[in-house]
Amino acid sequence: MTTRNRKPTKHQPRRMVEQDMATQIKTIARRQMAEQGTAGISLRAIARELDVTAPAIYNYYRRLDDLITALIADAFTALADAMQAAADGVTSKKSVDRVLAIVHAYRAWAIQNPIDFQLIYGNPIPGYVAPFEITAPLARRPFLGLFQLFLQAYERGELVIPNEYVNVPPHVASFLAEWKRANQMQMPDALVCLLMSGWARIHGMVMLELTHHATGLIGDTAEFYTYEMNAFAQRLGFKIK
Amino acid sequence: MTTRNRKPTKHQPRRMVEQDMATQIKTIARRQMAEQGTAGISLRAIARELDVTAPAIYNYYRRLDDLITALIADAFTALADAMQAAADGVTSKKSVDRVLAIVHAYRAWAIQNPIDFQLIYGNPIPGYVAPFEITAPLARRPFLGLFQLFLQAYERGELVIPNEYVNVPPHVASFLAEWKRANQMQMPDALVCLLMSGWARIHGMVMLELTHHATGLIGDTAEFYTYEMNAFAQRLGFKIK
DNA sequence: TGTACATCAGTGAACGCGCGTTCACTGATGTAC
DNA sequence: TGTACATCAGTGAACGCGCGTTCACTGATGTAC
Repeated sequence: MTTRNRKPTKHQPRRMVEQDMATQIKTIARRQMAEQGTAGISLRAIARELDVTAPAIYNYYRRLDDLITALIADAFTALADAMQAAADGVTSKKSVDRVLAIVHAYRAWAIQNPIDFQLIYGNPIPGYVAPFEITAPLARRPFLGLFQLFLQAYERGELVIPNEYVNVPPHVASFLAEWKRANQMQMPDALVCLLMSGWARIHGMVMLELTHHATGLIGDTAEFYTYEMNAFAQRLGFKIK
Repeated sequence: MTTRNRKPTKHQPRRMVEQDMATQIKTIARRQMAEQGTAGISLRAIARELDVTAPAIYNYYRRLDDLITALIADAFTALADAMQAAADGVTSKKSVDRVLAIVHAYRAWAIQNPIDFQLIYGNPIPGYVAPFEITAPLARRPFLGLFQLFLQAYERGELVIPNEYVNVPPHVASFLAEWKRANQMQMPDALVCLLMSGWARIHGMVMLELTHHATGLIGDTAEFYTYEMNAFAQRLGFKIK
């Protein structure tokens, strides 16, 4: 416990307070967005709830936009982590079990975190401009796992491309050709199309459920989602149960 | 042109000005939402642009919320009309042509009117509470046409329920049983499920396109949409071209 | 045709509110010797 | 251990702004006879 030994821990206690504070700010921001909508986020309201004056927030985020960016980054990361954890938690060797775990994790996360979901997939916040160099790579994360799963399942012969998807149209095909060249990857175009299609299907169901357009039509949205996902997986040639 | 004859036209010119004004207010509101987001709607900003003071707006809408409700009603109606018009414009006798016309009209309207689409299917506006007795029936309109088409095509044998959709799960089935009893309708449960599934598919694609999550994956979203819709129709047993 | 009256869209001031951001500052805490 | 100093989270006042809504009013227009 000499002076020298203390040096590396210089400011440590303060920094922990700072992290605490930065986290608290985000937590309160999230709660307030849940009440006021994503566009209702306000530094002053956050400060009020933290029992602190508004300028104090500037010690942790240089502008309101930086706070929003941090919230978006957290949301993409949390969604991706939830999906990955769901896949990793599957002990079965069959790809289909991992695929279904991932798509169910997507819905579950959206239902449990509707505001974060709106933040990343809903209306943009007026006046906020996303720094794409930061958000774009994060936006890709959630679906990388599913993409790899599709590839693996296809190679193993567990996934078969349905005949209605075989004829990939020309512009999409040439876009994918370019993309594959740039990323030095090989796979059937239709496989990427199936990923896009699958994403749209889960996204559409979740969106309609979150905006209360689904319940009136089919009643039990959770059960319907399972049914719909099973139908999708079955059509891809996966053997269910 | 006696005094008596003029009586029925009493105030007519004024009323026309009023209608003009109410329409102008909505038009400007829509344009401003396009620039500021749906949450950025503001009576004062609209008044400013109309070269009028803010209280003048109150002669046409009693509250800001009433204006928003009017915009939402217009949006649902316009979407439903666009879809119906697309179906009516098809001369072919085959149901599939009408189905494809409707689903393409959905996307086309959303792309051409992204703000109105956000207004009805995106994040709610902070503080605004929709009067459900007004909006709920309007929200159903867009898909009534497609529903009837599905029914008709099924009865004609043009639409066949794919085997992955045959086993409708229990809660959904009992919900639909109740719904059919209340509305005195008869149809296979799976047909309603296919409508829900189809809606989610087009909605998901359109949503991901509008939020710029689709282009990076498949390039040409319009072409992909056609491909995806054809795949869906084909899977329903419809003969394409 | 002329005159008194009614209508009512729009005004301008005011209400009380909230917002993001800047600035010079304070005062508790930790550091160095 | 004691003292002088540095750090820096948080303050409080101010800036200039915009908001929805109310109110008593004005003044152009149309109506009635």
